[in-house]
Amino acid sequence: MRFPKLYEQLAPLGPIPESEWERAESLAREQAVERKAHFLRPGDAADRFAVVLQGVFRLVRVSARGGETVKAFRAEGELLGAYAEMLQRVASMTSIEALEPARVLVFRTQDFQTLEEGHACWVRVARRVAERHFLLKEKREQEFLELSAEERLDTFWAEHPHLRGRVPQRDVAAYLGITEVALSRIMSRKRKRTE
Amino acid sequence: MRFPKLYEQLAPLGPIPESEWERAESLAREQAVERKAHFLRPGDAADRFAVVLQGVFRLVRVSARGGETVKAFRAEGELLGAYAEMLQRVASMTSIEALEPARVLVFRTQDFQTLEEGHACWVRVARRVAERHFLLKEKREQEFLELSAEERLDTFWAEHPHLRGRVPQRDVAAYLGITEVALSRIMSRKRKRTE
DNA sequence: TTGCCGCCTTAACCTGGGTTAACCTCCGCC
DNA sequence: GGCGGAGGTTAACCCAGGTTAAGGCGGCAA
Repeated sequence: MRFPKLYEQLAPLGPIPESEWERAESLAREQAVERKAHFLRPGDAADRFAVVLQGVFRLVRVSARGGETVKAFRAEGELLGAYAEMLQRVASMTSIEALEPARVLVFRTQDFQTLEEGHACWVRVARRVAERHFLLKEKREQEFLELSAEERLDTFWAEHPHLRGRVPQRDVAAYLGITEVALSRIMSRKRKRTE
Repeated sequence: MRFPKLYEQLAPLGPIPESEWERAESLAREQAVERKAHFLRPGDAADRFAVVLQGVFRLVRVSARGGETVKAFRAEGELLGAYAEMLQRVASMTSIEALEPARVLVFRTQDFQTLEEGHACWVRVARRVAERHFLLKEKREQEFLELSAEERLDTFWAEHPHLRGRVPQRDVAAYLGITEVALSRIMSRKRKRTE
């Protein structure tokens, strides 16, 4: 087991025989990503994904009208990639940027497809990945529908305590769907209330 | 082919042999749902799903604090079910209610699992379903992050023209994440602007 | 040291949407 | 025919968050 982070991420998704782990590891390539460098930028082919070994990334969707929205943050052990674009086989509309010096374990989607053809366990993994992505998004939809910005902020920190101090506030704000000014205001409101 | 709606929904997800269609149809049960009656209510086991043959449904998430949010509408040919709860094998937190007299084609998830064990084509279908659900939610997330309520309204009608006149305004408002009052205001604003 | 830059905060002002409540209209039912 | 309820509209008022603009502050480079 050369990459515990990989194991940690994929093992809960179903049993994978030892020999398949080895095949997978042989296809992976370790890569360093400097702070502020991109794993993927808009326009790139969405033909690879990765597991984060070290560091934090932000996934930014760049819209046609120039707006930027933060879709997610990804830290150690999590999957990194423009998943929607991969599924649709279109160029990436997502920018994936390291917020810290980072290391990732890269797979080409093409290689993963080979894995799938070789053993059914990878098909199950792919399905579980799809299902988990769905569950995450549904949760987020629910939050937008029924929580205020302040409640979304609380939820965010409750669920991502490991991001404390590692992501700039402006990005948290963009993730919550508000401006950095509004976030600052909310925080000072909270401060006042609890003193 | 007894159920064209079923075919229409599943065929694009991958090739399915004739014999498997027959097995699937033999497991399905047609069911009528009256207007305002429920296909599923919160607390029910999420152990079945359906394809809509006729009518429109609304999927409402009932939260712990009593709030109601509209997650989606489903019309002819679309899949009906508490998908997130099915995946997690928990009781439904979703209420699925017919807005018109309706007919659906019901499957028990357990039976579908049998199909999956019998032929790999159903595994592919299940995966594509997961992926499509994800894409839909990601789209919606994007809309909340970067569009105003008015823009979300325009998008909604552009993408669901077949729901015109079939869903009450208050439900459209709840789907957009605003109140019916705000929706009414937005509409009169638009009216004024274009006259 | 100075000056600049990146990140955050604060304040002033504006706007969109929430809340409440009154009212309208259609429709079905007695 | 009258009544009541469901669904929609409008108005008044309030507040959260957007926008703009002016600092504050720590770090880094010249």
